[in-house]
Amino acid sequence: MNNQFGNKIRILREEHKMLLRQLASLLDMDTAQLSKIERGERNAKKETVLKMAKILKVVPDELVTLWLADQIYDVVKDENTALKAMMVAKESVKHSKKEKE
Amino acid sequence: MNNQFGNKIRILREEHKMLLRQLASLLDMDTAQLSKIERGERNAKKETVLKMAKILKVVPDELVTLWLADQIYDVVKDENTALKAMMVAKESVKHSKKEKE
DNA sequence: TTATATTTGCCAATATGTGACAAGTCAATA
DNA sequence: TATTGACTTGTCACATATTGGCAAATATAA
Repeated sequence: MNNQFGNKIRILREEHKMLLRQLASLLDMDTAQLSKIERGERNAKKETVLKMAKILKVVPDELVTLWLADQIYDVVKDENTALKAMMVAKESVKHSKKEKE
Repeated sequence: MNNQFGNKIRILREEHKMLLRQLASLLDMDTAQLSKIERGERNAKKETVLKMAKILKVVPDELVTLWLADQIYDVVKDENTALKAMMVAKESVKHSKKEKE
């Protein structure tokens, strides 16, 4: 499993009965690019993710989460210490959060 | 917190009473590069990580885990959905593992 | 077929990462 | 305070990766 972000975008786009070209136009991007993003062949910019959330009427965090998850998955996918590494990284995130408060 | 990998390498190197230049030589790399890797200014290649494990007599997984964790942290560090995204990615990893079996 | 939607392949432009080296700081000590 | 040795910093050319854009290929439907 992979490309949770692209899959979600495609589903949302279809729910809104939009064509690739229509969504692409609103996002001010090439239709082909968007096609690639939906199929996970290319990565969207964060800015694009936020625009998508607005257009497709979902809370930004929902999309950002999937978009980030895909990137994490990409980093660890071929590693057999993937789960351990994620636990270690999780602790780092928790600690850095504490420092901010 | 960050750069767990580099910190570990530095500690191991010092435990082995090696100079940067000595370890760098065994790794066949520039002393300055290694310095940057230890301080987290540059990323080591996986190949280098494995060589380090051999030289510093630790199991490769130990270093690979920290090295990966740093990379994950880099991806998520500025995102407030970091923890959620990691949970989502974790599920993907678990599922892809199952498929292999 | 024809029309429309999507995908694919390619390329030039841009951005990012890497290796190598020289010069810099810093600490110890003669 | 000069010298030495360890480490750090800055820079630059080069390689590698990513991106945007277009055109052609491939569906899909009428």
